[in-house]
Amino acid sequence: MPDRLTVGVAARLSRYLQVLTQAKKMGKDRISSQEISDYTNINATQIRRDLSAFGKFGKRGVGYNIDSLLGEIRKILRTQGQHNIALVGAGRLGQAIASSPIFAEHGINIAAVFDTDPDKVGRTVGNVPVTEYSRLKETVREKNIIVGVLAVPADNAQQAADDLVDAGLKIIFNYSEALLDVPSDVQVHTSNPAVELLHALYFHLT
Amino acid sequence: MPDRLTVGVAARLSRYLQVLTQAKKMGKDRISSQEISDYTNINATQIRRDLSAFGKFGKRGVGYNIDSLLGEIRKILRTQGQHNIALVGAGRLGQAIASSPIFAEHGINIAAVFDTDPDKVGRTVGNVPVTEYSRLKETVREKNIIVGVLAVPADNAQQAADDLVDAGLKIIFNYSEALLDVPSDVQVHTSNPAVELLHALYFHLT
DNA sequence: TAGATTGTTAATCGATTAACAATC
DNA sequence: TAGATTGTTAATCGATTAACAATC
Repeated sequence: MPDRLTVGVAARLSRYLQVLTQAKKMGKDRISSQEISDYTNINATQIRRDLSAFGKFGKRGVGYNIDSLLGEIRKILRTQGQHNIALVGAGRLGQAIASSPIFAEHGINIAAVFDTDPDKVGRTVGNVPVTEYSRLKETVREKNIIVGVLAVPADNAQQAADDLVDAGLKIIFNYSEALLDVPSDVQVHTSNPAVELLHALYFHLT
Repeated sequence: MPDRLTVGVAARLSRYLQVLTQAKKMGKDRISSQEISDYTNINATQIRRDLSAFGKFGKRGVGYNIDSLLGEIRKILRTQGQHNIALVGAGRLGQAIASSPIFAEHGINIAAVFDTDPDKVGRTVGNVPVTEYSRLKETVREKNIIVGVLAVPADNAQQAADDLVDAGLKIIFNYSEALLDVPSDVQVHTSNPAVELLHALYFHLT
């Protein structure tokens, strides 16, 4: 068992977790490496290899038990607890993110939603009341928030990122198209549907 | 110059395209491999290596001219033309996607938006009128649409995917958390903020 | 000229894949 | 037993990185 996962392994294990979670919701009890491969486009041998580095979780001729594999991967990724995140921006995108069950399914709790628009403050999005943006810093501390998700227009993204950094957050998810300048100890993950699309198109066109 | 790009190279070139597009919007003329690296977390040597496989686009001591590099990468990825995509689902997420400038910036045109809700049909989201879902197949043909984007609840995602496949589409972007079963010649790209978050958290917690 | 940054080489490491014995 | 699928080996390929001469 490796001491610390490589970036690639951690990324793949997270994807297995998502497939297992959904497969369980669909009522399945067990799954083969080939089935996981079909959903993730990760080679089946690679999947078995990734898993067998941590133990013998499968049964030959049968596959993997979904519940037990979920538990094992959560143990490896240490994501068994609850994690609090903050959402900045209660517009359409923010509302869509807050309403999605996908975070809750993985133990991620949207603990606060911020917006500068006074009309939105006090309303709830996805069961969370919108907090005045000016209270960001204190709320992040009070609620033990460790990740900030930016769902604001590109023009406001850098300012919001600066404020999240000022509040002490080290992980920012950026759903705007803006490029963000942050200190080197802060990780920015930018979600970019257009980029993925261009990349998919290349293989379609050639 | 390679005949056909590997998946990795095409993915990275798409990301450079995004950074260059945004840097240009910020008023920059030129950029160094180190700056691109800061925004993408892709190693600077790797970036220079990727680019130099296709020509000598940079100037030593200076960096890369953004306009000319944009043109070169578009040529390599063959994404200079306009591409039409269809959006299924005119709810909050669909509206957020349709309103984002990110697709237009890369020559991707949302040519049609579909929804089953009669109240939404005829309204516009992001300048595109919502079309009755039952007209999906004929519209896909008429408008020469090659990519389908699913912004529907998980419970409807498989049905919508089946209908997109039936209409002849070979690339589907899935913004729901559902797992989709499709024929093997259809590519599904699932966007998964929670998965990325779990993966980012691992490195934060260890 | 001095400083910066590219283009390129060489070495290493991780990902990918085929193949197959083990075994459920 | 027959069929299926894991766990593992071995070979190959691409990604990563450091280093540095070339040159703007």
